[in-house]
Amino acid sequence: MKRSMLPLNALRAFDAAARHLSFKMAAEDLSVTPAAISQQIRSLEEFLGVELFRRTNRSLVLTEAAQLALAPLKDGFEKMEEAVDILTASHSANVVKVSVSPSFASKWLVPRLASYYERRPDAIVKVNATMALTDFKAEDIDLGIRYGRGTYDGLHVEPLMRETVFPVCSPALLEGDDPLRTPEDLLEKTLIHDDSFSEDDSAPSWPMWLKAAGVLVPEGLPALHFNTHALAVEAAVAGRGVALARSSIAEEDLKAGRLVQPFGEAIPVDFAHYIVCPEDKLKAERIQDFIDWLKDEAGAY
Amino acid sequence: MKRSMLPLNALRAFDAAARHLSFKMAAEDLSVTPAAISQQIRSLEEFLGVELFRRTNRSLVLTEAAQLALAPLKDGFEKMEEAVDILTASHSANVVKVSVSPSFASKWLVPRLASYYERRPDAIVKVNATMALTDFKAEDIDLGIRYGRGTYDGLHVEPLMRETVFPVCSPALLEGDDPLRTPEDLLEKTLIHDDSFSEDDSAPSWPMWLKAAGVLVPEGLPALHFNTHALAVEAAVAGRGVALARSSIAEEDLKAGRLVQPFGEAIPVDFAHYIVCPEDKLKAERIQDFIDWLKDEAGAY
DNA sequence: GCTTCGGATTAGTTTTTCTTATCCAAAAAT
DNA sequence: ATTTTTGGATAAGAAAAACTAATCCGAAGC
Repeated sequence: MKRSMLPLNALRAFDAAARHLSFKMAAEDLSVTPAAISQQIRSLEEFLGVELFRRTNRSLVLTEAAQLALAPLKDGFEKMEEAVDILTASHSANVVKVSVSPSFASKWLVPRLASYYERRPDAIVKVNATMALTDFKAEDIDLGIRYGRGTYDGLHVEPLMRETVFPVCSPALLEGDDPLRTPEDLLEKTLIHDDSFSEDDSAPSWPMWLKAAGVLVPEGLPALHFNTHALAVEAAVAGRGVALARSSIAEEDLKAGRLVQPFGEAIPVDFAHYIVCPEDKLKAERIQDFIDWLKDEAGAY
Repeated sequence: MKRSMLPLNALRAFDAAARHLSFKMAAEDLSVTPAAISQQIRSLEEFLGVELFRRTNRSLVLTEAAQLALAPLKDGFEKMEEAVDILTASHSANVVKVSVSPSFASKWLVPRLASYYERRPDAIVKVNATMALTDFKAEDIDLGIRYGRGTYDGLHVEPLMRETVFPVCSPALLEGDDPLRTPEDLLEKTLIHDDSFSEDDSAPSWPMWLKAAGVLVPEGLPALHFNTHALAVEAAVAGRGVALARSSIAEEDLKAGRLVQPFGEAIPVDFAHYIVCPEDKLKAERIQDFIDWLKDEAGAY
């Protein structure tokens, strides 16, 4: 069959299924669902007019034809990997692809990148700003910086920095007829919530902070909700209410006087920033160097 | 790069473009538009972070990295072709994939296939019923049977059978207050048109037939239109009017008495049935044998 | 006998790939 | 020197492919 007609994606599914003798494991390998593999194999069998697997309920057996085809197919994929590795080899020595949350990207990482480029002028840092965790098997990402509890299975994890969370607001809220002076005064203000981790009870939040401060909270307080931390902090800068801010996100606004910390109560939180990457990425000097720089920056912070 | 992340379709575009040093020719090779190739290459360059071609207005030059990657990539595709050929080898010896119009499929070819299976019990004939011509570069089709003028560039073409077209109608239209007896009587009936070839003035049609019969046609005759020949003939069986039928399509209804030929005028037409296939398909014994059988059936017809 | 597991399938969603239309600049033709 | 032709670039929208979610099934495991 001419290469223009080769069903390449289905052949990749077949290759994975044949290697694992399992659609479930092939799916994990290729970062798709078992249904996707099943459908690809079925479609390939129909297209080629040949059975590739015999299904015995929960397991698979390769047919004879499939067994014969496996060796050249594997060789084919290996040659393609080699070709792509050749293409990228001259380039990737200087590229670091890092995944961080949008808030952390704009408020902490990107403002500091100039310092990394001074340290390594030929470097290229590609920042992937996303709120999703990285699936390193499916995404072309070198490392991630994640705010959480640090429980990332199967990956190299090291703490980058811990930080506190505390109320911040516009200086305007400290004045006027209803000034914000004590934690109890918060009940008269609009609380600005960051819902990034609303599904995780151990994530820092207003209810948690208020409880730690010993403030009894009645029902139905005025509230604003945002899906990123930076947006919540922006709303505070705009005088919309009081946000519970992380220092890394709020630092520039605090320094500039756009935000103030009305009272000093910072609560201890379980969450911290972690560097996350596949173990084998650490072998690359450029990754190791970037991590070293991150730690330097976090230490100086 | 691991094989789960290889952009396989883009690599195929790259392979073709590199072989031809032309997006236009690569597009023809892969049966897509040049825009598709251009977009795939651009996307691949961005994804890999490496330039593959230098564009000098109307021509392409491979970059050094691309030149180095070409040999393993070509090997990769060759291995995959080999694998797929192994998969299909044991099967395709008995399979013939034939593309015909839906009308011809249902009225002529499929009713006769039993005779082919008697001749060759292990055969598998896959009938692709479509009104479109076959693009043999893009479609997995062995041969086509097409009604037309036989002008199919770059392909092996041989006539299968010529046939006439003539009016047919339900026997009921020959009776009653307004019996159909002469060509002039057609003007009192509903003409049933097959619009399959309405864009081709040389295709057989009612205007052509009436002109040959010397019947002057006024404006605004009652008419029915269908997009396949078989549907037009079905409407005639239902007594909806008079169709201009091809013998291959109408033969069974005529034999069964569901249709009659009110008058014998059959006009000569430029169109005929042709067998069409790529030259190299003729090397396959199973294709040659199928063609031989088709000719036998058409000769006996 | 009940629970768990992995494959099968359908329907709907998302992503990828493609086509169409238009633009551009240089080569080719006049 | 001017006009025409050509092949690549790009954007918008359409079509096709690939995927996910949900559900079902039957056999293995408990």
